[in-house]
Amino acid sequence: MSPSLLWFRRDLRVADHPALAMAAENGPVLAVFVLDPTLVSTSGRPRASALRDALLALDEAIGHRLCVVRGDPATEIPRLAEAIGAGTVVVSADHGPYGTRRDAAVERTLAEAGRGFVRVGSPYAVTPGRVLTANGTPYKVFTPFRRAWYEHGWPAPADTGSESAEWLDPAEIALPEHRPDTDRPLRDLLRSTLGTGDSPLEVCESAASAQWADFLEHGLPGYADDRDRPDLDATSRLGAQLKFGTIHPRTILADLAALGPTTGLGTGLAESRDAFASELAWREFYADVLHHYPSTAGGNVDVRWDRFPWVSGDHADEAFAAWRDGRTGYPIVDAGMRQLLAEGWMHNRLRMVVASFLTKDLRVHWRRGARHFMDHLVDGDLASNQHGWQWTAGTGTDAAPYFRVFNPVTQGKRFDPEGDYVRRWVPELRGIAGAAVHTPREGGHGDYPAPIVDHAEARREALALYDSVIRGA
DNA sequence: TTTTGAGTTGTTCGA
DNA sequence: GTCGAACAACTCAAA
Repeated sequence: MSPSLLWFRRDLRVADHPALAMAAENGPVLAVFVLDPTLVSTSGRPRASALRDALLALDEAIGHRLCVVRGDPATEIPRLAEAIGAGTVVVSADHGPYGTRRDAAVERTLAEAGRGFVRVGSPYAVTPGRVLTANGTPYKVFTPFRRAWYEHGWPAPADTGSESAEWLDPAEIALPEHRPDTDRPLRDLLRSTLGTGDSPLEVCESAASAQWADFLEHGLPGYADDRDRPDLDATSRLGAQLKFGTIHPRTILADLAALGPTTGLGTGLAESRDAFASELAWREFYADVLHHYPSTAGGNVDVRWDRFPWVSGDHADEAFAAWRDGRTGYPIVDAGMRQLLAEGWMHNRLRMVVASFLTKDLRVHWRRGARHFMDHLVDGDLASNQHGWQWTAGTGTDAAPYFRVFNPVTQGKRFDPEGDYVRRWVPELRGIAGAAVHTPREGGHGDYPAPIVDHAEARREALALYDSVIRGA
């Protein structure tokens, strides 16, 4: 049997891996990861560090047989395939705009040499493009998508393709006879390409499994009640693991289903299970939207917004810098932005609050905020990030009603009721007890910077401008 | 084809 | 302090 080449991308695990199973079934396998300069340069330090560690862990998990090369995949993959005489290159499908183009180019080059390119599985429970309305058109509204997505269903982890799909023993994967030598130790290559900094989160298959098991036992029961509370540790933080594929959403959904029928669960747990599954559905929805409309990675879903008067010039630069550095004068916004810079992560509630503030209060283009998030989030995912921003900005799927403008003070008081979260990230406010921390100047703490905009006034202006966009004025 | 129901995550105002 | 109504009109999805 001729060897095949397994090209890892966003599927850095061994368990429940249909592409790996298929490759291994057909003979010797060379496992490859390509450090693509185009992707590395847009990754941001936290994700680069996480990728480095995930690759080291994957290499160890497959008996130090991972072949990592640096370069353009359109050159490197065909070159390696030729070096080992691979008949086929196997991948988990990628549906992003860049990945789709890249894979098409690789597939063409391979075909010219008579080699196959096979896509098996994807990083989603339901492959983007599979869930369609009765008319055969993509969904543009989340709720109907979620219903159809549930009804579509997904394979259980155990039947993802073949007998050997589950818990494949990496030691049993044969290597091709002429395995290309890598020119230097993997750790050095990864550190020189992806940096030496600490990753904000341990991203690898074993950490992902442990993290999910821990959340399932301890976090899920309170999820419905506490998930919006940034002062508590009430979310799963699995985003980064899903982004790199160190755990597959199918695995998570199977464990949720295994909790049993809703009637057997307490109402709290049943509600929490639905809420958590919904978050996965959002991830799949946005991947589906991006798959169907690749231009929305940078352009407005609702093109009427193309004429919205975002601010520009020095004024925009100053407003953006104040937002980015966490000195807007609104404690909950400043706390969130500082957490992002310090931790490479921000609570989802605050992602909405700060995104609303940048786009509605400061009227800076959502794309600029989205870029900043991608530069700093360890879990930064193009589809979820760009569409989450568009949702908040009002330019996206199911455009926000014009009246939905987050009030940063109200949001702070509601979701950080004791003020603990603000004090954790804004040390200069630690002298203020309780929820008063959300309105420092009311308590005579005049040393905290004044709000850079008056929210009530900014809200009125944003609503008026929204009106002009919708009416085409 | 037409009709109908609904749309993650909010805020403000007035009773 | 709490609660319900108002905030518009449109698009989407399904019957």
